Amino acid sequence: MDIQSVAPVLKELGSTVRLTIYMQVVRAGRQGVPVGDIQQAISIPNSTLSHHISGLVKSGLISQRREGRVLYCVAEYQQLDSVISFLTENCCIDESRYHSSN
Amino acid sequence: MDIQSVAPVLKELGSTVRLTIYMQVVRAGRQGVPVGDIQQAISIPNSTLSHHISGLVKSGLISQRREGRVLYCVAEYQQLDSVISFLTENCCIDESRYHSSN
DNA sequence: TATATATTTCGAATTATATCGAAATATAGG
DNA sequence: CCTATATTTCGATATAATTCGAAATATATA
Repeated sequence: MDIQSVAPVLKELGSTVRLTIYMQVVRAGRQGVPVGDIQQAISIPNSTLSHHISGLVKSGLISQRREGRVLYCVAEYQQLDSVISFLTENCCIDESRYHSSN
Repeated sequence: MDIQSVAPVLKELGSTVRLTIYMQVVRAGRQGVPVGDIQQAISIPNSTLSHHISGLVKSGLISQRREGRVLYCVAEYQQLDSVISFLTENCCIDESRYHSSN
């Protein structure tokens, strides 16, 4: 991953509404959680919720699976994993250099 | 950290410009990097750069230290650390549950 | 096919971000 | 005190994000 691909993912998570949604999806595990359940949990209008969810899907953080009338949101864990790896590899302090030199 | 404090930090990093700035500051280590050096590296107008930097400061990701006419930007590593910890603790899969049940 | 449920798309209004030139502030050195 | 350097603040514009009601789509079931 590079800056160009990491930043949009961070931006998606940089909203309390979407971070809340994402966490609920993660907690649901591999079976996912229906859009309707999310709507009940955070009580915002369907259209607003749908907009946020499509952003999460577009960023690769979650995917969707339809079962009849119900759309399940499923966490794509490796996407956040990749972002976290990028951050730890590129944005974390080099402890040895930090504590020794100067 | 909770959702309300983590989201704004993620939002700050969710811009390619600011993520680039932040990475340069991190690379500079404990001495930090002058605003002017960042400006030379990414060549955007002073006023635009200043706006982005103040966002990073406000979010706690960096701090500033003045030496004469030069303002150094210094990474506040523990802020990103806290965010990463929050994400790994709250947004990562419970592997045991994922692989076993069902 | 008619009706109910689940969710998205559309369209429009509001709010927030990003951007930049110009003017202002702060500091240093002559 | 004057000039140069470093950086911010101001003010205005452009672009993007958020929000929501209403209409549309998709699926299920009677």
